[in-house]
Amino acid sequence: MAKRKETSTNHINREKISGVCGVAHAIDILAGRWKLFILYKLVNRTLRFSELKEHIPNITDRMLTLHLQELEAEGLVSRTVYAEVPPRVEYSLTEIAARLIPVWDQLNEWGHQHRNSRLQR
Amino acid sequence: MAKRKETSTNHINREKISGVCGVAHAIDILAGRWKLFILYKLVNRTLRFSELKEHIPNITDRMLTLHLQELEAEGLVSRTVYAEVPPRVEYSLTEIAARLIPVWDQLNEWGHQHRNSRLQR
DNA sequence: TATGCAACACACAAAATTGTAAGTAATGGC
DNA sequence: GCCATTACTTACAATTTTGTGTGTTGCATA
Repeated sequence: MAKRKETSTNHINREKISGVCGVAHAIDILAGRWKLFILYKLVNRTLRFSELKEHIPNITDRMLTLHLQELEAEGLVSRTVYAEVPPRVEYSLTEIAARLIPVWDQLNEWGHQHRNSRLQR
Repeated sequence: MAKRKETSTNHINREKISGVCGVAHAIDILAGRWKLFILYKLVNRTLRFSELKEHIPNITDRMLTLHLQELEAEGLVSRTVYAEVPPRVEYSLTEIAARLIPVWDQLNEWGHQHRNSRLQR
């Protein structure tokens, strides 16, 4: 999550695969532990750092910060800083992140189907 | 990938999140480095271990084995062993994995859109 | 002057994933 | 007997992700 070693085989494989396949690329940038949770909370509303923290049980400052930074770097979340003390920073979805929402619905249904199918064993 | 420590905070958070959210669950089981590649290669056909290896550049025996085992454990891939020597093992998609395909198409398009939008910076 | 707040940063540790480099088993052909 | 073949396994190392705990900043209020 922090810095990645750009010469590692791992990194090279990652780039090569998600450079070719859109699905792999999408999953790659959505796969952090808390990322979907964060994005989901931001659907249709803007929240500040502390509000996200309240909405997401068990997340720590550090994890929220890291994931928000990556989401911002990937252009999925926009960050607005207000020059106040104590600081106020607001996060919201970008346009391209919002375009994910209809896909989510289907993936969500598939996920539930899959989970249910496993419970029957 | 090997064994996970079931008492770790990480593991508990994973379970809690993907137990509630279908998307998180889906992404969780699809997020291995080579998983999508493997699944993609199996669409509409059955392949044996060595064929998969040929189709997927740079993958190692170990990675292919591990990912196939997880995919099988998640019910996305079915494994058929033929009692021959040298061994022959064939892999194919399960019905629930096949249900992913239409979702892939959309996620794929989103992934490409997102990647292109990044290139313009 | 001391304290609290919000949104981080930093150092470090633990856990999980990925990669590398060896084996291994059973059998048919030489 | 010796070797080649296929689908793995094992031991280990490197990398990446996640978690824990503490420190920082600048201003307002007590």
